[in-house]
Amino acid sequence: MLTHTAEDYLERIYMLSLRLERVKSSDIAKEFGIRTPSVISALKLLKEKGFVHYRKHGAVTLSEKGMERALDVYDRHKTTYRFLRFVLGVPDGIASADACGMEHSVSPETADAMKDFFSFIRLKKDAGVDIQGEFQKFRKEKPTVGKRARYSDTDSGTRRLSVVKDGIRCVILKLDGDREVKRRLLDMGVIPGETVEIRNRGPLGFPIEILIQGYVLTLRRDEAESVIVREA
Amino acid sequence: MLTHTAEDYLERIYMLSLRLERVKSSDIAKEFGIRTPSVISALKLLKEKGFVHYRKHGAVTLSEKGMERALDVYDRHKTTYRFLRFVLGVPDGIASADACGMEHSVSPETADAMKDFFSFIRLKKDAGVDIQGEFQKFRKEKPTVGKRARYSDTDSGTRRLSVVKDGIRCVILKLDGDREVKRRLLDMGVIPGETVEIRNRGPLGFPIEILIQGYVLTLRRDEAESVIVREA
DNA sequence: CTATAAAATTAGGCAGACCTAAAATAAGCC
DNA sequence: GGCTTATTTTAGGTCTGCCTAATTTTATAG
Repeated sequence: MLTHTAEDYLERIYMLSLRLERVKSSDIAKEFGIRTPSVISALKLLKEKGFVHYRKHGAVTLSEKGMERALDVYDRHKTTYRFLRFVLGVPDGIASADACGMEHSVSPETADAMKDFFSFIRLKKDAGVDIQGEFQKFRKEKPTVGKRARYSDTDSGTRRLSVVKDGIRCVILKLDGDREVKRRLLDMGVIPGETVEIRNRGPLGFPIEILIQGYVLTLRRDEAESVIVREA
Repeated sequence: MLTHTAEDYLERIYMLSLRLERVKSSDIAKEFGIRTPSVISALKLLKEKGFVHYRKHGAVTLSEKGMERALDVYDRHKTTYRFLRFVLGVPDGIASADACGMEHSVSPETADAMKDFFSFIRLKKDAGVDIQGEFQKFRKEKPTVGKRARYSDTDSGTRRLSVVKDGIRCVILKLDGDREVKRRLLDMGVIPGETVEIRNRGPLGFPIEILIQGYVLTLRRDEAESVIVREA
């Protein structure tokens, strides 16, 4: 319904209104580092859509609808920023910049999960387990991470991951099968060129637990069947 | 240098190339749910800029430069997706959609931090501490979170946070002072309407540790000075 | 090998988000 | 109050990213 840019305008108007008596178009322009005419035309659109009140040469204010939206975006910004900064330990400036972009894509579900993660961490801390602190310490001590292998094509011993035995390291050659399954696999990082290894499996042989890029995933039989691999 | 959309095209071309012999413009269109002419013009631009190889009625392939960028975006996508899905426990479809938007804003620093967080969690798990599992359990047991108070203006007993005593709950009324300081405070969620409480402080009185929206932050003296509050 | 169907491309249009240059309005000063 | 200066707005332009409709090219069937 609203573009990212429009959301940004609302958010900024809100933030400016917290520290300025009257928010003028030029304030917004300064804030974004763009020219006033650009702001004016953006404001016209926002006014047409009922998100702001604005008269020629007057101050900009958010309508009820605009305020609601601004608070919503701002909440996601804040949550994302805090998460990056205090959970992941990303430096201030970078966290801020990343949050500016990410806020528009963060769903309420994700934002809630982040908030809950704070509470969780806090609870643990009160119980004497400092997850944040331990993570930061961990990062300091283990600064390097391996790089991903590149795709390479040979066809000796190709088979489906569903028939590979546990503990055998394989290179993923190709994905196959249902579109939706492929999307999931690709999302999880099950992609050609990566190395996988079956780590464990359910009592009936499936689901299998695979180790990929240092991370453990669980695959159902149909998913494992659409992964074509070769022994590494 | 490249727009988000252009990055999306490169990423999609890469993903399609993993499962399709020849990637045609119509495949891309189908993937994005847009019309072929739109794809054609996007491809022309990408070709001009040297990111793809493409001839009329032919297949699309990524150039070296294009492949590099595609892998880069894809890596951020994957990392973000995994993080949302497996650390925060966001449902599959939502995690996927969020990651699609967030990938363009995630800096290398943030991506690295997320990757390290995986390793960290895995290390802890091997040591018998299942952070993920505990977090999910925590979420199930504690489903509700309080809402944020709205801004309200009265001027009885307003003062700066820097002079407030420990353990007194205050409502933030306004921010004041240096632009950069304000930005940081706003980013952290120190905004009008929120309730704060000083929890602890350094040996010299500063920095102070405040509790805000269930989260603990540390503020330096200058930061505390630009926060104007009223006792709640 | 031609007729027809399907797919890809060109042409042209529209909205968003920015710009510069020029005109209109508001503010400050004697 | 009138004049200069600063600010704001209008006018008009560009580029991206999508669209539809028309055209061209390729594929398919008889």
